[in-house]
Amino acid sequence: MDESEFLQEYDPTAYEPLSVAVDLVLMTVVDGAPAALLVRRADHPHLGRWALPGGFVKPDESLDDAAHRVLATRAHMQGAWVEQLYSFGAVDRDPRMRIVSIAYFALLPAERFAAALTAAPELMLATIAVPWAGETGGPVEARGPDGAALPLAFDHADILGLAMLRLRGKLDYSAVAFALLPDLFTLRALQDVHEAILGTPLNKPAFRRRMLDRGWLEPTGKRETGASFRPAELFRHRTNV
Amino acid sequence: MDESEFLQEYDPTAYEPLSVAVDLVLMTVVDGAPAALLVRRADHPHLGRWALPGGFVKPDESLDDAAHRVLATRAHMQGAWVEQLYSFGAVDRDPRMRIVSIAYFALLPAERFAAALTAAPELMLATIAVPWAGETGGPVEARGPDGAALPLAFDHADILGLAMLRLRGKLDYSAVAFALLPDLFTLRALQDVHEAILGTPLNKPAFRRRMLDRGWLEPTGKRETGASFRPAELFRHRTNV
DNA sequence: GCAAAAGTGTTAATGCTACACCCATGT
DNA sequence: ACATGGGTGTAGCATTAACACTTTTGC
Repeated sequence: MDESEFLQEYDPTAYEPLSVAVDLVLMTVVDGAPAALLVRRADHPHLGRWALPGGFVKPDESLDDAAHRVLATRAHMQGAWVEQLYSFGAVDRDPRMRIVSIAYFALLPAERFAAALTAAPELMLATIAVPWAGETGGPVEARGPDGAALPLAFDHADILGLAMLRLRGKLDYSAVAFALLPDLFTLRALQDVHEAILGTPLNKPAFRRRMLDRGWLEPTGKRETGASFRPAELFRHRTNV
Repeated sequence: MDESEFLQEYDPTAYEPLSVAVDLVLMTVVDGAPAALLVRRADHPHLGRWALPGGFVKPDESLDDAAHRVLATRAHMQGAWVEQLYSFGAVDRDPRMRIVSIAYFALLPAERFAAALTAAPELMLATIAVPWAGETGGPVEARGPDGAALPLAFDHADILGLAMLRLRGKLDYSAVAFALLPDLFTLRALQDVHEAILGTPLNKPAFRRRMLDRGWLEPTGKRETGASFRPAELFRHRTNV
């Protein structure tokens, strides 16, 4: 029996299939605090609770494709930095049936959320409160604009917590911070993003020099407008390194 | 309709399910080089090629449970450091059908492979050759004991490559190196593991002090035996920090 | 005593922190 | 002129890299 004969006789149903979904941790930084996009559940289970935008993976699309589809159709956004985070597969994580969920995070600057939030009333941009420090990790809390805690659906508090931990870890050596900023940004804005994600204040001159020495920033010569004080220089992220 | 009524009427087949598997990158360090356990495929597709030990996830077991089951039944080992690596979900990664694979890595000291290798003739401990440097990543090559390149099945060269990249990244700030060593080990053995994974020589006094200052090592007062020169002190990994 | 590898001390370089200060802009 | 935040210089501290050196064992 050669390979093509084998494939013709092969019976895929011999192995019990599972449902596979992707969940998107779509994050940004607003007013010095990390935030994530949540969807109010309109159905059972966990009706009324807040969930990450997600969807089932179709047989003819890759995991990455599914993540981008969810970004476009559920979150009404595009052009995000998308990166796989972790896969969650506890047997009872969904009461309906067995679902394995591949969590992705997607990063965008805060301005990009405005259109989606007005277009889709079930969406909300929730502030993320991190109750742990350092490397420990664990679930986080989501808060509405009034500061009230939002009840989260399924294991999504854990997924959000892992996303925050990973974001903190990658901040120093990867370009994730730039995905949370517009094309042109000031060093102060970059520092604000770092401080929001790390949850600690940073020393201004040290941060400045570290960023400039790294060679990832391209000075544009342009300056910000509208400030009632000395306008800061605008930088761009240099992608070709 | 309340939640329990909803769940009774819910039809899981409304969403097309996929096959979900785990693949294990079971690694160690032998003679100063990284190595991984491979299985010679006895069936189509990719008959005769070398694959990572893997298996389908059952409906009543978590992803982590499946990884441990594969470790015991396919690799004939146990007690490894097991950690999720990444999920691979390209549509055509398996010619039989759509399979989403959750890759795990599992780490064990080299001595622990001997029994499994004699018990299961389809297994082989292959040396991993890393053709890239630094942060770039990419597929790696597997070589048999004679140095000949082994043809790898599916996308397993990519999975192995990602495992090497992740291992390099985690070496400095996590305890993965100790998972590759027996309970008692010398500082030289620890340095050999680091050098094998990083692929670069390290400065001896600097490495020594860095490790000791970190506080993760517990001196035992015992010394290695059988050396024809000054015996080195044996250390233990301190787990309670 | 000799070879081989363990283990230590000293110095130089580097990077980071903290603080003080100057600069440019709008009101 | 002044308030405000942008931007820079310098000194001190801690961490790391490099080299030379001493110590301990088996043969």
